[in-house]
Amino acid sequence: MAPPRVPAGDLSKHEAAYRTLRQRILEGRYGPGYRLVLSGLARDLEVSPVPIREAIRRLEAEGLVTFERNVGARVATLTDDAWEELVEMLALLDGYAVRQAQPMLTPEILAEAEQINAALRRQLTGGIDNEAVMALHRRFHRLIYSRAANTYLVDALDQVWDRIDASRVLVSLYPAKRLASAVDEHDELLQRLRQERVNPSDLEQFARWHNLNAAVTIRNARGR
Amino acid sequence: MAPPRVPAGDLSKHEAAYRTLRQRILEGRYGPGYRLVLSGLARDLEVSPVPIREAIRRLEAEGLVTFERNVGARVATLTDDAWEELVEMLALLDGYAVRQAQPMLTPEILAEAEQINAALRRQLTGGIDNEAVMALHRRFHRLIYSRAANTYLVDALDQVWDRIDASRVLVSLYPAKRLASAVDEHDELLQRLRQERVNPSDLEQFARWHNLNAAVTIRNARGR
DNA sequence: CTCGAAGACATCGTATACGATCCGATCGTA
DNA sequence: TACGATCGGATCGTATACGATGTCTTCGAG
Repeated sequence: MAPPRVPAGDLSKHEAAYRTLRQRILEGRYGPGYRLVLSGLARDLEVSPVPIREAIRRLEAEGLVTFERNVGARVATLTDDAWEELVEMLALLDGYAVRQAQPMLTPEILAEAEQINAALRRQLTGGIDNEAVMALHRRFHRLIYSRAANTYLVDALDQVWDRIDASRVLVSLYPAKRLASAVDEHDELLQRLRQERVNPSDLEQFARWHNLNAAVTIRNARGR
Repeated sequence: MAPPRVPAGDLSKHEAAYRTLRQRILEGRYGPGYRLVLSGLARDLEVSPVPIREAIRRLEAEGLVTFERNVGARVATLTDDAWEELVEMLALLDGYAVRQAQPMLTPEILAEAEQINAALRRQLTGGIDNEAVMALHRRFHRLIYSRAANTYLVDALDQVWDRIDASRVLVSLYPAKRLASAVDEHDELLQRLRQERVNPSDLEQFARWHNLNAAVTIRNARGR
């Protein structure tokens, strides 16, 4: 009997490096601007610099890392304007995804979404843990948009969320007041999603508007 | 006096390889499924396999190339469904981009767009050169959407168009009847864009609808 | 003290080498 | 003939080596 083609944990080294680096960036261990020195990472991950370079190239193509010739790689840093543009993309994509996902949503999914939103609401009374809020918020949205049929759309949304996570902006800037509104808007979204005969275009517009609200709030929080 | 930092034509080898390969894919010299053998390309481009690998990784991250471990790289092939999903993305992104670009469009830009559309219309009477039609069609749309303020949006549109070009689907399947409709729709789009007080939401919907028409037509041309 | 040049160091960029893996052809056996 | 094992070539995956480039520090002149 032949052994399994890929014994589960056996990834190529560049693939493993890619996943490790990506994870470290997303969880904030490597924050924006952090310098990714090839030889250092190679030592750290116990591989040669070659697969590290490949991993970095992929991260670069995904926008999580910037690279300067003969200088090196850094975790991407977003200007305020760039951050707003990304959120605008999120709003555009998520709006359409919600519209497309709506017929696919089962009562179970909606119930789970309600659970997540309830956990978010609990953060309002207890102290707010921004990391937890961001994770819950992302989970809430992904639960819905991931049901959209268009796989490119879902992938694009995942990627945009990754970049927003990597920027660490929301983690530091999400104000309690916005969270309160967001939780209410989530409830309204769920309510609309439960209706059979909801107007798809209205639904898309509402979801888009909800996402854009975050951008507006952060812009104000930054003081214009 | 120090020499210029980057003497114009002096790209790193992986960058040069990336551009060369990308171009060859987009112009159809390497069609869908074409096998990209690292050592062969290295010989061809007169570099070592290492920078070729980096170039391929970037192309892979952009979706132009698929890669299989220990097997190698191929130019990406789109299933019919995947192709339709990509066009749907195009419609979503382009619709919003047109809406955002509208206030930035000068009479000069609109005149140029009209020129391009006139060239498209000429293809209807003379024999149709599909390569030329595709290039003109893309130029027409890019002229408009590239004025959108959101750079991520513009980049995403460029990328989706690249993938569609690389798939060579439109080149072989664009029927004359659809071209006639498309040219008319372009005219209507330009007419709407010229109005100062056009409703942004209507504009977006119209542009989205126009792009989706292509998908519907091709689906029918393929015989469901 | 300030400025600029020169050198040392850190790091990147690519070539080369070689082991690992896969695929297809060959050969033997039922 | 049909099937499966074995072998060989093609190709990938990664380590190592070293030259090229950029950056920082030091040192000397003004």
